[in-house]
Amino acid sequence: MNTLAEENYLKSIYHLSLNDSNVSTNQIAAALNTKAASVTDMLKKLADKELINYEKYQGVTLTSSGEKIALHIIRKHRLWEYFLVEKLHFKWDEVHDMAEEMEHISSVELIDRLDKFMDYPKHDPHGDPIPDRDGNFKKHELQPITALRVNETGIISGVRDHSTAFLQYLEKQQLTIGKKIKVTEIIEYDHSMILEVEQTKIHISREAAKNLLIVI
Amino acid sequence: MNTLAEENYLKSIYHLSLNDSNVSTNQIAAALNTKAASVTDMLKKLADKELINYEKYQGVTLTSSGEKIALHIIRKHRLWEYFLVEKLHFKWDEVHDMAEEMEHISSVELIDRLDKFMDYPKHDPHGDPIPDRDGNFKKHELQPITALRVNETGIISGVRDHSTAFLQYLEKQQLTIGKKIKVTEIIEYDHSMILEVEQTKIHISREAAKNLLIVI
DNA sequence: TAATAAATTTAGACTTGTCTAAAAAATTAT
DNA sequence: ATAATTTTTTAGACAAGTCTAAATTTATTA
Ligand SMILES: [Mn+2]
Ligand SMILES: [Mn+2]
Ligand SMILES: [Mn+2]
Ligand SMILES: [Mn+2]
Repeated sequence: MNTLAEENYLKSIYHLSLNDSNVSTNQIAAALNTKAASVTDMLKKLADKELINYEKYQGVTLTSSGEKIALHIIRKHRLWEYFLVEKLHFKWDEVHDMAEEMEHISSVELIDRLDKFMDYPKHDPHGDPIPDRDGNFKKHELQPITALRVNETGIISGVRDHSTAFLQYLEKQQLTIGKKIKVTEIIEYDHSMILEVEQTKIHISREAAKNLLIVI
Repeated sequence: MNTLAEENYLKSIYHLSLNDSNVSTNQIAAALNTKAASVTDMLKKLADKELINYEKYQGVTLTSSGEKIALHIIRKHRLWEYFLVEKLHFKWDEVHDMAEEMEHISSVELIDRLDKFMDYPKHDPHGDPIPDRDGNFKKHELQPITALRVNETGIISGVRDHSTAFLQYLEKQQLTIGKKIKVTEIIEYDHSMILEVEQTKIHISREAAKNLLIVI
């Protein structure tokens, strides 16, 4: 169907599109750890296949068939991550690299049965939504906890930074998906926050706070 | 580590070695659906990596590190097949192609946890033994049912032909792994056999009988 | 054993995906 | 508005894996 490289490009373009509707060559190169010249080559191939809209120097957007493929890869990635955590008991910071490989397993029937086997989970271990077989998912509105004021509460529902370091840090602080938090103090000086989670107070930097997402 | 192509070559060489200790270029080409010239190119690469013993025109054998890799791929293939049948309820004739892709997922930790999750199965859905993490497995002595005489019994434990057509045929006849069979008659004329399986009589050709394996 | 056939290797080419270096276009700063 | 900088594309090269056609080696047959 599509090559592994093509799938990775489409997925990256999709993720980058969430921030900037038009995605640049350099952004893709940075995301895929490759060089701009290589990206240009691939963009031509993807444009020939009508998976992206591409005009020289103008950046790219996904076509609807390109987006459909990207969402299917993301569906597979997130379902496998869920499997690894819920069935094989990996930690949430250990599963991403394995899922990067598993997302390219091609069988649609396999992924639909995996979905059923796990009872149709709606979110992956990092709180990201899992598209259904038609590519649909409900994007719940997440906000960084920096949006909260003192005494306001929220439920941890996602992360903006998926790095191992950040995920491990959060786990050690008990700041995991589903926990209810309350802001008890915001330090004027550096905008760091003191949170209350299950009766304990936790002090986190503004940097961390920006990457921890909640629903109110 | 090793490329997908290298892994497929090593696996093929391993399987072919079970019949002829020395494996020829043409045998590999036939097994991998490729051309002899391509095989020669790859054999040089594998020999450089000391995964095979290769001398021009003389055929190849696996080195012990080549065999170790091959057995690890086979372990992954068979564990994923078991997963697909036991957990996702695919039929035994549907899983091979999916496992051909999944066997290349690299994480050792993943496959060890999958093994544990399924409670360390010893055989895949086709009766083939699953090597443990060190590559060890017990090869039970299987015989084609043509080795049986009238009134002798055996337990179906494997197949020599893994084709979809044969697997589907066997399933339709209830001739599945674990069933106890008794030979009630051998037809002189064409050496076809009449078997008794769970009180029903089944007539199978010599061709089929040669590919159906039992333990006595 | 010499001729013929079969198996294997070599030579040269092609595709995919990548790279570096240089050229061209677009953006930003003066 | 021109110059300097950044971004993007082009040109040419390379590695992996494959192919066809031709050459070479090995095996078979007469
Ligand atoms: Mn991930
Ligand atoms: Mn995730
Ligand atoms: Mn198989
Ligand atoms: Mn099998």
